[in-house]
Amino acid sequence: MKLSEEFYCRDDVVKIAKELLGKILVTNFNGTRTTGRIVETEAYKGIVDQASHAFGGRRTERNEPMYATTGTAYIYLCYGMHHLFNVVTNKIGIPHAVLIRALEPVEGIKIMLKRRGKRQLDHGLTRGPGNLSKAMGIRTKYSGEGLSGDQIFIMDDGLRLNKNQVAASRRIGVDYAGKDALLPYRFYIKQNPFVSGKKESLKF
DNA sequence: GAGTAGATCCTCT
DNA sequence: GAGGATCTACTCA
Repeated sequence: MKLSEEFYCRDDVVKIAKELLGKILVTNFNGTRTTGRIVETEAYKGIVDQASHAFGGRRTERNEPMYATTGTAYIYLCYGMHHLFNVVTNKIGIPHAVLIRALEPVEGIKIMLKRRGKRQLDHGLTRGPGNLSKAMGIRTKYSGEGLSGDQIFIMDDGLRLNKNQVAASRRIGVDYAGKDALLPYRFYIKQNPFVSGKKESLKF
């Protein structure tokens, strides 16, 4: 079943990021359906988080979806070529977001391979935020879409992870964020080959 | 295996 | 006009 508004509309974005692990991300564009299990996320804690686009209450046309209602997609282009997919959480006006960093492909693998220009399934297909967006067909034009619609949404298929299957570390690629770059806001499923980054992990 | 550079373009200053 | 929540390929060891 689809995740409810109550799931997204909570104060603790870090907890939501952790709970999104193991859920199924579904995209359904032009009747083409692809799905994947979320294996890596990062939390971005709104205006108090230097790594967030909304740090200090920054509000522009680009990050406007972050201030939108809970359960909205925030997608933007990074480094001129990568589309990054975020889930907006909490109430209207509070720009919390969870970045989906990696998926394990489930349905529509052939379509994902075609979108990526690959012939064979390998671990690089949906590993890393830029790659997964491309494989799922996610583009900036979908930024601001609600996750209660039919085009993009997240499902719970009943899978439950043990605590010892989940690891935390500092976030990737946010060295510019000062001490906030050190926060253990990245979560991933241990030993999953689709998780991006290096082997290093940080203990709580 | 580890480190580095280049790709590439929208957004904000 | 500069730089960015990245990825890949290539170098060197």
